Amino acid sequence: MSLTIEHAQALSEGLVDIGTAAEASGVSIKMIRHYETLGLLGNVPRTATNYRMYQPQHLHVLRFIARSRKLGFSIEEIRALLGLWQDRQRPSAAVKEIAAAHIHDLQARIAELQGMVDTLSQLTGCCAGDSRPECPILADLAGGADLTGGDPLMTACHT
Amino acid sequence: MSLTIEHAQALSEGLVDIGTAAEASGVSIKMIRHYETLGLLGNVPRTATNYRMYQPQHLHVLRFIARSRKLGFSIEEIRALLGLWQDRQRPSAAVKEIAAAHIHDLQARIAELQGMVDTLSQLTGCCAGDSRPECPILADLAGGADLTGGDPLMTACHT
DNA sequence: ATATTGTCTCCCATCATTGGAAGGTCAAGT
DNA sequence: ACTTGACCTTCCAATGATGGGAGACAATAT
Repeated sequence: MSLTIEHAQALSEGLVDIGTAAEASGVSIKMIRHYETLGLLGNVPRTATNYRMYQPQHLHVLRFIARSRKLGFSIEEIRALLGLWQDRQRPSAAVKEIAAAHIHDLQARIAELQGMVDTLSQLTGCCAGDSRPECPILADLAGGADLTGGDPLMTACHT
Repeated sequence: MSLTIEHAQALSEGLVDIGTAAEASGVSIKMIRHYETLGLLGNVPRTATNYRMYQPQHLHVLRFIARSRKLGFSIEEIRALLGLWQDRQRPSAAVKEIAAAHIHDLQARIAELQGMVDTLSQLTGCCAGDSRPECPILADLAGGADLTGGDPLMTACHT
């Protein structure tokens, strides 16, 4: 394909080095190299002196990764999405399926966290939060294994 | 305090081995040993043959940890809560402060995840999800740079 | 006596990201 | 020529909680 070229020549041809790529994509230099080792960037050209030189296409991939990470996709999901992105024949259903599964995961995590918030909110609502030692929060944590029947909090808290 | 004893003798004195402790507390054997190395269990007695033997007090702590973990507290938060739990003079305000800070963290994480869900839901709502290649999800991830040469107008979705 | 659990310690893997250090090479400005 | 800064590689570490496995020893049941 393309032979190795010199640094200045590559710059004049629109390629950028890793520092510029990091700045342009919002991905740190460390992570750019990391993603390359994960095979997400394909072949990255090098100069004769072994400098990585990035084409606009690589910057697009880096921005794609950054955006996907912000949406919580895992690396393996991103790998799949990148494959679909670069496949002009892909059915949009394949992409939608990944996204739907991810939404499902996210909602499960939200529900789990929300359950924690609900329980803790009840407990803190029942805790005087003063200098006295009585504390329904600790009472709940200490009695956690005995929560077989009812919530001891509800019997102890009459707010 | 107590010298090392034999296994059978310890059992007859009400101490239990790690397997029984795991079953009784809901904490895995692996994690029981891990929590011990983190200093959350204090001194755990050993038999002459180096078996860990747990007293009822240790089981209480393990249940406390298990319950706290279910509520999303970190190990360091649990360490603090355990300290307060075992301090009869603690002010409940100290406990409530930890719980309130934790609720704040949980809500921040929920908001972050919910933002992802909102964005992704909008995108999947715009995605036909059929055999055609046009996909607003990929178009968004690509940030308007579509390697497939697709029509940028396909990103438009007016739901 | 033996077979089967149970337990011991120690090491490694996850997941994504970041950091540092060591030991070089290279590009650009003075 | 020289300095400075950017880049190269490889290795190691840590996050946080959890799990898996190896190899050795102990307890129990047959």
